[in-house]
Amino acid sequence: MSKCEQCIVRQFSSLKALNKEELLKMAECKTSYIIKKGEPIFEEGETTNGIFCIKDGVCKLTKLSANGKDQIVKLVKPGELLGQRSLISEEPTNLSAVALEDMEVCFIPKKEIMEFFNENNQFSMNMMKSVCGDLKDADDHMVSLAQKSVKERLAETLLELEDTFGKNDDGSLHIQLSREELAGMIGTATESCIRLLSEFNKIGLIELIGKKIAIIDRNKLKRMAE
Amino acid sequence: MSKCEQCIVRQFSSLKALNKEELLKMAECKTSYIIKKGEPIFEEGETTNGIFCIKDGVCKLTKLSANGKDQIVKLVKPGELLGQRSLISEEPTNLSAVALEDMEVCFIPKKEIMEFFNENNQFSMNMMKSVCGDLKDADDHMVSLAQKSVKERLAETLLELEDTFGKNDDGSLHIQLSREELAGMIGTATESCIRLLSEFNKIGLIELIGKKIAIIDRNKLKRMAE
DNA sequence: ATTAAAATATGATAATTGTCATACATTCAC
DNA sequence: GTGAATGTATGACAATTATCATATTTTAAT
Repeated sequence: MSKCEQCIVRQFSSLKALNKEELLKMAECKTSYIIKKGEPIFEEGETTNGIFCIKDGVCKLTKLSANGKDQIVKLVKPGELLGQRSLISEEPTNLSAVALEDMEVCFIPKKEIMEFFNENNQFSMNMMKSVCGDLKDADDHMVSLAQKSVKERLAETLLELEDTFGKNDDGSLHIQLSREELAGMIGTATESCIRLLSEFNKIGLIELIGKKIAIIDRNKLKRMAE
Repeated sequence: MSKCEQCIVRQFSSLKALNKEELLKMAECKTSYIIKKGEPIFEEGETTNGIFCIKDGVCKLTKLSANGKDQIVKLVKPGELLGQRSLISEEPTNLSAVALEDMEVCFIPKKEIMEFFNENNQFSMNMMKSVCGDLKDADDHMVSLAQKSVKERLAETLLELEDTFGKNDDGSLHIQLSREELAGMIGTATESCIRLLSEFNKIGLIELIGKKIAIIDRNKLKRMAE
């Protein structure tokens, strides 16, 4: 059983408040999983009874809308936690989590998390800050969806993706999303997304390298995002 | 100075976890305000250094978008708290709060709130649950904005407004929003909102009584919202 | 390697939504 | 009470976006 104490990613989440003793307790109760690209970690409506800590790989949080399309609400990366919202609310999850890459995650049962809440005030504060950060992001995202055009949202999203996940040697976005997934992030039809990517390509804002996307003119793209 | 102990609305918020002693402390440090309809409680970018408890009246939380329109992110009613997000994140507010009706609010300084966090675990848990509830609502709202048509969103919003704020004797929605504000909730142009209201009126879903709106056919409206 | 399936791309067209103009009604200040 | 300002309403039109059809390319399975 690997030791949480030596796990680097915990430094990036609320878990960084845990002391040696608590980390030992966590190491004993946790379960590690390998999730293959495309597989779910949990699905909308499930009761998870614990939280997941992402050690490696990125996943998408999606919600199925009435028209059958998956809306991507957030991308989650190594160091972040998953499932806090429903654990704290004591409700089934309102979102599905699906791996965009091969992933390594650890599951920590609800019982231990609740004990940390009760005994470690800094942990509680960290968790609260993290949820508040998500809420701020969600509010910003809402305004963008409500008030910006699809073109503006695409430009904005491409910039965010580069900022958050970086780029490969050839300049293309490191995070690999299908056109359908990208459309699901900006809230539009897949064809509209593809069409706008073509347009951005033609006017030299981006370059399409196969399915990959490279940002060429960051400043123009920024102006386009308003 | 009025006693928080006897204040009914605190029962509806995280504050219900506070004990007698803490309520006395709060009563001593709090400031009460009367806010007139249309006046702000705080504005985007301000640092509030505390939270507000709404005793009476409803307010809107808005965010100004790049195109100059105000997007309404949430309506907040008596019993709810205001400003927790930015207090916990230790950031300026990302939203403005403006009174939709004459309001009575109490301001509780950051210092005392932080002491409650440190000494009262149930209070922390309540606050966390409340923020998590907001996050779930925001996610739902996001999906609705991204995937539903303006018509569907209008239908959905009218139903929510009746459910949350009730109706007057004449059947009209109790909460008074201008067409511009309603448009700001569903994320559309004021004219589009007005046009759809007219259409809903013509086909007997709603009735327009001056500026007020009464829901006539709840079931059809529900089907329209999908 | 060959074929089927899935993803990407593009055109044509329709539906939705925004913008601008204008009219009418209501509210408010004086 | 009168006029200005604001809010509501509607038409005309343009822009945006979705949908359906159909290539083309890429990926996966056998």
